Amino acid sequence: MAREGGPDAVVIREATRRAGVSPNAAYRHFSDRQALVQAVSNAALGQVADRIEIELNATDDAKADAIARARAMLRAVGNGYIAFAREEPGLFRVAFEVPDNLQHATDPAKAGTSGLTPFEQLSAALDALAAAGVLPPDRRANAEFLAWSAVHGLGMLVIDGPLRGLSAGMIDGATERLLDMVERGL
Amino acid sequence: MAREGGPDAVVIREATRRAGVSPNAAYRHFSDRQALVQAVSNAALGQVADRIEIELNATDDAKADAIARARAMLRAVGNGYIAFAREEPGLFRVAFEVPDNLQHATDPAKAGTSGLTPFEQLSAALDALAAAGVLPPDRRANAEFLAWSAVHGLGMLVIDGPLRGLSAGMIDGATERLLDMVERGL
DNA sequence: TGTACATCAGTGAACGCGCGTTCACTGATGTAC
DNA sequence: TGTACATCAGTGAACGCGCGTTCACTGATGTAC
Repeated sequence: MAREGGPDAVVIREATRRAGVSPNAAYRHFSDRQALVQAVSNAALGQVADRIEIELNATDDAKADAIARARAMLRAVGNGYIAFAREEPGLFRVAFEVPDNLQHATDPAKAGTSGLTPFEQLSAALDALAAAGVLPPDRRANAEFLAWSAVHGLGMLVIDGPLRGLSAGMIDGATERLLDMVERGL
Repeated sequence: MAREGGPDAVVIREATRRAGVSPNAAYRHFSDRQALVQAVSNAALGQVADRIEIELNATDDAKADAIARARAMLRAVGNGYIAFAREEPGLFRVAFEVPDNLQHATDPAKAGTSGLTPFEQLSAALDALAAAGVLPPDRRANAEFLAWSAVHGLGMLVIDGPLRGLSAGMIDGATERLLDMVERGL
């Protein structure tokens, strides 16, 4: 349901219907609707992390120096994030439009197989850039917010907002250039 | 209603209730609910443009060269956009989460007093940067999408998403640094 | 200047829908003694 | 090995809510002749 319609589509009655069970049975498992949505949101966040991990694993660590590796990490995180938004817009919205501030894994469902949440994956990439010496400490601080804003904005504009009409090729191009901008700008 | 609750809160029955009129009277003015929401969305977009104009007018044109003026324009657009998101989160969401792709002013309601929509204000700032020679033509193309993504993402994360908890001071700081990143990165 | 008529913003009642949530209850399964 | 009891996922019926939308109709206002 989240996949098909985003946060608003996650409703108790339809959920129980699909589970082949009476509506009130849901209250054995979730205290109210909000609790259900939160659980779905956490699971969606975990899927974002998994998608990012695919990109991270696809980067070719072996033959590059620390700087190139760190740059590739950051790009992988951004590409995975945008890819997820495009592939699963409903889940993407559920992951990020639900009132649960903590981006760290209080609930293990929020993390990918590596045990990191998307926010932590981004932090790790920025740490790598800092460790490699390309990102000075004063710019490293809270750099998550900046990189995150960029990819989140593109994702939102493209799946839900005024850039909905853009062709896949245009979005690919915009993604590359956006990541260039972030890399250069940070 | 949009101000208080975003797109979902724009409903016919409540609108007619506030207008002191019976529910079906709305159909004299809007063909259906979607048409009402669209009209509200257009009006909200015009308000965004007005808010950006405030920032643009506050920039001090006189004593700067063309490059500094163009840079100030771009920052003003970004600052106005983020300011509006923070001041009117409900209207902000209505402005950008409603299915009307065209960001140009087919409906004059979408523009500010200058006659430009927010998208066109951004384009004008980027044109100024290009004209001043700081933004090479190949980077100018579609640069709207990149700058827009950055500020849109920060706005969304801060009003609706996981960065909701950030203090005003933190958001101020993130905004400045985000605009730095965009300026440098573009 | 007066009159027939169109226009148009509104009324009042009703429809069906899907939702969240509560109530009292059941029937299978596990568990302590 | 058998029995009393707790646990727990489910049922079935019902509630009230707010919504979008349609129907036939009204009463004031403008307008052509």
